[in-house]
Formats: sequence, structure tokens, C-alpha cells
Amino acid sequence: MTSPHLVQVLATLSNPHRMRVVAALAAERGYVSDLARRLGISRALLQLHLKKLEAAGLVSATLEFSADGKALKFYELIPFDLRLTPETVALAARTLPEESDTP
Amino acid sequence: MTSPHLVQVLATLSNPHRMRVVAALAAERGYVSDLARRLGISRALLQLHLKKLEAAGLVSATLEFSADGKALKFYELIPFDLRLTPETVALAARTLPEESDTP
DNA sequence: TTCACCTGCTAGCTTTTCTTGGCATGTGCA
DNA sequence: TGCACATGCCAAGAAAAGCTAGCAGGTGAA
Repeated sequence: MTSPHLVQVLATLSNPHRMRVVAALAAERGYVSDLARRLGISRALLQLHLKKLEAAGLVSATLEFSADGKALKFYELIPFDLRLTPETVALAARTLPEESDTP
Repeated sequence: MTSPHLVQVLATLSNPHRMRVVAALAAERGYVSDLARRLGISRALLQLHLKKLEAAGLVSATLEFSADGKALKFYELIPFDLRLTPETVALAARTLPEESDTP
């Protein structure tokens, strides 16, 4: 894993809503509106968090069709296994872009 | 680890500056001004990040005195070892405070 | 006394993130 | 045709995070 990606993953997971989304998807995949109901948050908000989770490579989406022809966007977890220690963080920090790169 | 704490730790580590600080301290402890020079950032900024790292329980500070009597605040790493998987995240999410708790 | 260090704090600005509410589109069913 | 449910997107405000510049106080050495 590259460290900008690690930064992104950590930032993505460090949010209560997104942790709950991961938990919900770990139990069972679901489509957007369904998930929103299960989690008790608005669809717009969930969609935004799902976007971030997808951008971080933590979930993936599949368009499917229900029996009655409705288009449903199913989300499911992409398994991950990260270890966070001073050593792994230090290692990642070495591949971080310089701050002088974006003046 | 409680999940609010996990959220805090992840949020704290998901920052390039703070990752560099952890990396620097993993290599060798140091005092504020020294660290600022090593990292090439302003002292005020470093102090802010050190505060967050300390609040998250990732570093600790000790006041010491140099040979010539100057007070130096040394920071060092507190070892940590976190594993991040869908399961650990789901587990943590279950102990998350309800959103209805802070209306 | 003046200089070169060290520490700590904060007011204020900029940028980013979070969140809501609304609008548009499409489907099948009564 | 009207209803229910699905998706996507965006504007705009509220809240949080990031950063700088500056001030104040302390020490030892020249």
C-alpha cells in the first residue's frame, strides 16, 4: 500500500458514519436506500460517505435489478487487513510526497 | 480500545505531517524545536500536531534540562499495534455513541 | 545588556469536511 | 395517470481542521 493511499484509508475510516457503514456491509451487503434505512441516515449523506469509501477502495458497487425491474446499486465490502504500528507508519511516511511539491 | 478512541487515533494518523512526526519519533525522540527543524515545519504547527498526537495517546512528553540548564520538552512514541479489518471495524462500530446522543 | 536559544499561547484567516434539502430521472403497479 | 420506490447530482450553510504570525516569558553566555 502506498502511503497517500494509507492516509486516505485512515481518513476514510476515522468517521463514525463510515465505520457504521463498514459494519453494516460486513454483516450484509445492501443497496443505497436500503442501507440508509438500516443506518437511519439520509440517502444523500450515505451516498456521499459511500463515495468516499469507494474512493478509498474499501467498498465496491454493482448495479443489479430486482425481480420487478428496479435498478438497485448494491454495495459490498472489499476485504482489507491493515496493521498499524510505529514501524508501518514510519515506513509509509517515507514514501509521502514532499510538502514542497505543492507550493 | 474503545471506538471513539479508535476514531481519534485513525483521524490523528491520517495526516501527512503527523505521520512524519511519528516516523521521526520512531527513529529518535526529540524536543519541540529540534523536531521542527528536522521536519522542516514551523514550531507552532508542530506543537499543534504534537498536541493531537498526545491527545490520541500516541506520544508522551517529558520535561528535561540540557547541560546548560535550558528546559527541553522531549517527546517520544508510545508503542501501538492496531489491526484494521472489516471485523475489527465492525466491532468498534458497535460501541460507537448513538447520533441521537448529541442533538 | 544583548543575543540566542528554549517554551507556550492565541487571534484570525483559509480550506476542507459534513450535512441537509431540493430537483431531475427512471421503473413497475393500481 | 398517479403513487411508491429506486438512482444521481448540486447548492448552500454549518462546523471542523489546518496554518501563520505574533506576543510573552524563561534560561545561559558573550
